[in-house]
Amino acid sequence: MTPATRTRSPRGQGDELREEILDAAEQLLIETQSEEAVSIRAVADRVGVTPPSIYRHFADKATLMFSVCDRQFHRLDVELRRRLAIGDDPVEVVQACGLAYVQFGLDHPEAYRIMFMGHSDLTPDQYRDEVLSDHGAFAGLIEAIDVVSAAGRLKPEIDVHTAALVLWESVHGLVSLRIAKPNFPWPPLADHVATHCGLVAAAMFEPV
Amino acid sequence: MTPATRTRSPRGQGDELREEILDAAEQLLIETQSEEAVSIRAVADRVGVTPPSIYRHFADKATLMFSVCDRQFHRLDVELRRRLAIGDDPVEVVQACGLAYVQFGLDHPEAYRIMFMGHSDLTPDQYRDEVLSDHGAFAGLIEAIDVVSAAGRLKPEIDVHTAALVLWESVHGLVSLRIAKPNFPWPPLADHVATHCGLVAAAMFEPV
DNA sequence: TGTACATCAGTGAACGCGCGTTCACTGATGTAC
DNA sequence: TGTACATCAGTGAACGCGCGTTCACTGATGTAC
Repeated sequence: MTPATRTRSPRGQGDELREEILDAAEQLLIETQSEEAVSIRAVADRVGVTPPSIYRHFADKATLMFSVCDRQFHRLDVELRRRLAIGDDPVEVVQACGLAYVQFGLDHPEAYRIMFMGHSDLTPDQYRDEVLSDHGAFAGLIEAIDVVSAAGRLKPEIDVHTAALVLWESVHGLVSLRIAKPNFPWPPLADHVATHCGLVAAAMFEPV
Repeated sequence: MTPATRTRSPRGQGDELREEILDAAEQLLIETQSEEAVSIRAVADRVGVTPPSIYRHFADKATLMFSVCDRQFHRLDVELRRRLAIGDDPVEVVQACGLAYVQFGLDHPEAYRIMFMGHSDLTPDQYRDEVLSDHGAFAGLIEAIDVVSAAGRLKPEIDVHTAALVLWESVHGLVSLRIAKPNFPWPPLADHVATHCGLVAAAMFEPV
């Protein structure tokens, strides 16, 4: 939308521009694959607005960036919960979640970088590390393992929290390395995830 | 060393300054915990020299940064090979290597970030992703698994390369998340690594 | 032994850049009387 | 119904910043004759 066609929002509806800003920033992030390329100016340009008007909707750049990622991660959350609901073999559910998680990371590498590979001290307060354990994708993971546990398929010597942690770390390792080192000779994605998750699952879940 | 006390290197010995630059950059990286804080100017200041003189020794900033990291990773390589040489129970050796790797990452978080968590397209040619598979820490890891395999302790359905990949990804996940999310409620380090590696090892190694 | 010279490590000054953010403002909108 | 007014979304211009890098140079060192 160009400056000419943009109409200024009436009083109560500043949220419209807010959404457009989020859309533009997300688009730029996807196009450029670079957090640094998504400057306040670039976003403003894309929306068809001047830079200062961004500040009416976001406190600062970090808040904007995290809001963009937050929105994307909500979509991951939805994806994961869809897979949880299938509820076939719980171990297969975990595998399916692992694949969805990896796929999400590779589809949104910059968002994934910002959320899980960036500097913690640049994170706005509402996205502090501590919050991770209670909300979002990690909470979904705990639920998934809970289901496995309830079905009596978690090895008795392993508690749910530990299992969730190991799974998260392990899958995060896979996806973050594939993001950071795209030219490394990786196996084909599906094989890679299946082997990786299969191995880890074998260590903590009981076979049927 | 201040500009006043620095004496200019005689003809053949430009390497002296080169080392000082590497030292200063490494120091700054450790002190500031921030790659961005290590600017060419900051390094030059620390050494007691003007910015342009850095360029007599390093092609550009990226090359300087990777040279710093390279030096640090050689030390990790040494550490890992020391543990390989112990050669007790090969599974224990792998665990010891895992711990050393994690410890290294936490001790040199910025170097670890640059080498394994940064943008691949900012990497100078001599550190391309492809090279990783043949050299350095990953090669050491393959050797460690080779020893396990030679001792007949690798599960028959798992090949050495796959095992190395899963282990690397998995341990990288642990260390990179602890670097990126220092305020997450992590378990104590030693427990964390032992549990994590124990689980993964259980999946791919035969018990005694 | 003395002098002219080539070498080259390091300098000083500047280049052009794009960034996040602030500030006083404008002017269309909706409201109160 | 008409007018004066308050609101507040968005503007224009500028702030100060530090960055990587380039360029023509200086001047101490070692060498050749």
